[in-house]
Amino acid sequence: MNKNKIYYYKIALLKSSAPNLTYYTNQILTTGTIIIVPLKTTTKQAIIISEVDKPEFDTAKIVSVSDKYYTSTQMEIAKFISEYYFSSFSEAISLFLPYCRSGCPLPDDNLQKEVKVGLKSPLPKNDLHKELSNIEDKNVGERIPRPTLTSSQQQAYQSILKQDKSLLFGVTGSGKTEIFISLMVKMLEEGKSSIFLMPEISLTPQMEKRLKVYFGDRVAMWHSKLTKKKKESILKAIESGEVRIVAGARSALFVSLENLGLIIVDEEHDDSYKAMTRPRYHARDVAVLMAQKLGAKVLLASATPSMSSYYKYPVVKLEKAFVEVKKEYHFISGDSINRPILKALYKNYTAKEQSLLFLPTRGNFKYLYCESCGKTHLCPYCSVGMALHRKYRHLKCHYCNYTEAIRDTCAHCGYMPLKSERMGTVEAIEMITESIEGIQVEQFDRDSITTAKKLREALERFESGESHLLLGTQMLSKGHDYAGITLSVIMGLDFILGLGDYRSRERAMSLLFQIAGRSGRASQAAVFVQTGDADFFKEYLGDYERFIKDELGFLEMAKYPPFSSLARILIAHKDESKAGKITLDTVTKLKAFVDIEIVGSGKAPIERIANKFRFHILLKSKNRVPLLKALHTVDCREIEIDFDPVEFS
DNA sequence: ATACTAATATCA
DNA sequence: GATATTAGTATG
Repeated sequence: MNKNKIYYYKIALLKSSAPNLTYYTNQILTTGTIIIVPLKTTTKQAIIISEVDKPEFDTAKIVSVSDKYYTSTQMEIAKFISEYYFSSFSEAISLFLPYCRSGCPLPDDNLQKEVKVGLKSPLPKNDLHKELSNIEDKNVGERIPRPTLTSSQQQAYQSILKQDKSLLFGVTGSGKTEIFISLMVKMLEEGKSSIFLMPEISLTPQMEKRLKVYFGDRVAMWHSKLTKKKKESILKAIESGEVRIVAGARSALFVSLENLGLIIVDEEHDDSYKAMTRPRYHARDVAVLMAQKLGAKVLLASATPSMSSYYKYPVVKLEKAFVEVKKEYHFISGDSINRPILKALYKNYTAKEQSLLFLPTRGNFKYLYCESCGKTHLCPYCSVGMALHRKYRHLKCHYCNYTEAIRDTCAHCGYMPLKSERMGTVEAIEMITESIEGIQVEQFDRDSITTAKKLREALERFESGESHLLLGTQMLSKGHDYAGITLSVIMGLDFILGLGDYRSRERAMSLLFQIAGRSGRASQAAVFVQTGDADFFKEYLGDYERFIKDELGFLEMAKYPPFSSLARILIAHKDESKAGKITLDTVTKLKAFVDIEIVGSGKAPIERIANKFRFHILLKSKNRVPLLKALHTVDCREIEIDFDPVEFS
């Protein structure tokens, strides 16, 4: 090799939003290799993208080359994420950051390419495989108790094995977990690893226990609250091949496991799979893509599948293993903790039974809705709920800025509409403890359950019977099994319906099914549903699939996803007029694209966050390509693009 | 007029 | 992301 030859490489900085830069070195480097480069006065980690010709400008020399690298598949996925979710390549590849492999830069998928080039690996693939099979020899014999499956579970298991992608549709208690475990056991037997995603790993100690029973040290739980040291030890165990299954939240998807055979996305309908910061990727959708690229199987699962997954993937239905006790549903009106709720809670408390109360997190904005029929007052041009601005005494559509005076009667039934009072968990607990003497309430929300320890303590108090009522927000709907609960109270569904975006019905209905499912094991259970639109919910009780079918019909008619592509642009600026101007300019620019539809634009429902005024633009197109193309032309500096948005506030 | 702070641009 | 640069603001 000519020592004096200089090579130029285009690189992407890690943990940075900077564009790709060019550096030189006298070594031949492969794509994906992690290097250290000087930047301004410091040095940074970066990744080799490609070799380039000598550029016009002066370049700096690469400081050092590490033995860490990203595989070409990881780079491909990062490229997709950066283009589809509008982030820099740097930000996208950084998702993989703590998990990048070390050792020879010879990923499986690069093998042929690199052998052709003539690079020799310090660790031949054969040795690696030998090493892996040694580990299997050691462990497989000792454990792989395997769950016994009922005939319907067995049937579902077989169908999932037959296809690359499946959606497992089964209610709480139908035995989805046994199927997951059986599949992961099968993968281990074939020498393959698995990733198991849950919406919030820190909230599911039950799942951890069950996985440990079957997999012991071969499964690692991964979530953002792990300490740095713990993370490092897990990564080491992954690298050594000891850990073959990683169970975790969104970020666990970016763990680099050798020979990945299966990705499971449990509770796939859950919106927390969508990242709220850049890159704003959807872990479920990226999981499907990743599995496809790696030739792995992907399994989505839920008791309340999302409309899009039901529409897109083959559905495997799992009937409940035991006969479900009929739940007694009571529909009550109102929008606060009123007499019927207190009465039901009191009755259950004095009967020495345990209850659950769900309260949605209410935003800083209110919508006008009718207490009598539960309908939200909609914008005549956008089919979205119009927000109430009490200060200005008017109603406003957040998509198109249409404004009108506050109405004093409901447009649907003529009833006098009511404005909702703000109600949070703390206020609710105060009210209940004042009214029911001796009742111990467990606050179950983000504010009080901040650590795994606090969660455990709260659950222990509840399980021991020390506390009588679990009161909280969304957290209650996620994956827990509360065996003793005989009364569930669900409030605020009207608020969720009233958000008025295209998915509010889906969210409200799945929430009702999820919360009601928490009391599934009880011998007898009552569910109190507070809504002004009881007819809507009544129609689908006990049959979520029928709801999906009807809702898909509606979405097809209204041309919303999965029958179109949707994107949202968010503009935030401390100067309100500047924010408005950027919004207008962007809309004007986008109007030139005839194959996309501007659904609406204007102030965001939450007008101001962190002293910045917020505007948004909602865009739609029949296929995703024209929308992506159009959005790639807009200047990304002062705006944020959210593709496939799930949040509209 | 000067000294500080906050927003902004750029990095090879 | 960190930093050099510029714009913006307070201070005497």
